[in-house]
Amino acid sequence: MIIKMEHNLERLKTAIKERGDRITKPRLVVYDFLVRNRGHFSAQEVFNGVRSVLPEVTLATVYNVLRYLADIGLIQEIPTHTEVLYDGTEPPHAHLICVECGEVEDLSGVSVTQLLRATRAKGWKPGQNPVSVFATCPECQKRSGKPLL
Amino acid sequence: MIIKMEHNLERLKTAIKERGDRITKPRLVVYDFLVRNRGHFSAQEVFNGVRSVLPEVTLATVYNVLRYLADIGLIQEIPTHTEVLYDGTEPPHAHLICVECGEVEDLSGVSVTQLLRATRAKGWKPGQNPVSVFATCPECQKRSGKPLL
DNA sequence: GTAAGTGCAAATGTTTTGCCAGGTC
DNA sequence: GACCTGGCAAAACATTTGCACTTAC
Repeated sequence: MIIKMEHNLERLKTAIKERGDRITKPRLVVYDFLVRNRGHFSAQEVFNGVRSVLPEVTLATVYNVLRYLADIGLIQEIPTHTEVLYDGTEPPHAHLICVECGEVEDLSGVSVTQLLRATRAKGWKPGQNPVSVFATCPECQKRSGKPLL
Repeated sequence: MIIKMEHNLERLKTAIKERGDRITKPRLVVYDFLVRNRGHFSAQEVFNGVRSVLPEVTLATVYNVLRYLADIGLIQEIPTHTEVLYDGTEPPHAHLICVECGEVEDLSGVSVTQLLRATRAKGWKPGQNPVSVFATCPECQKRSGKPLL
């Protein structure tokens, strides 16, 4: 299987080389998946999406690669109540996370710079899209308190 | 062991009765622990703190009670990368969460109303302290990339 | 060639669930 | 007395780890 080389992947390759690490298929494929399918995915979902391209990859490797990509700042980790989601989109924005069903939506158009400034003022170093708002989504409100299943 | 009845507990009792639920020792003790020790605790920490007061309580019950208290809106759940923390403090504020060590700090003095307004405008219903900023804390920056242990 | 990184399976740790007994109303 | 909850043990689930093998450099 030939992996398409696009500018996104070049960005990843550059970052990997800068650190003196190795360019591997799982790293390329996982990153490509996240950048191409703009959205928020669990490790399992990334695994499913990536298996069609690279069948021998394992879930553990996907976890390793996701953490690696987050460490070097190319993707964003979004903890929810039940699992951690991963986001490969670029511009800084807040995430809306449903506390009941775990649905994640982007909250663009609201400035988070004030929060980030205060964060930095306290000596903390924010990641890429570090702001999350935990709330109940419209669908779950309709179900008004009834459990998911 | 006699449980001290303070105004905080009255608030909980009222909320429980309003829903037609039952006032039980675990509910009182867990809530009291969170309100008295202002801070962010894991279920395990709440369990440890509560066992001295109510030794027969189990971890599973603590989990059930914590979820119950979060459901009725008296405490706030804070998902981190490794576990969910619980916060019983009152005024609305953002949480600073370290993506490396999991440390949680309050970020007061920054308005989150803009974010909350946008959240509500999209039809989402925010909880008590729903805003989290994921960043690296000063201590972990000092360790500069070295893993925790 | 050499060490980083993968693949695999098994372990870990948090959170949930089922079921019976006990406590609340 | 009825039934909601707690207690207990076991399950379920996401995530991590150890080790041998592969592969990028």
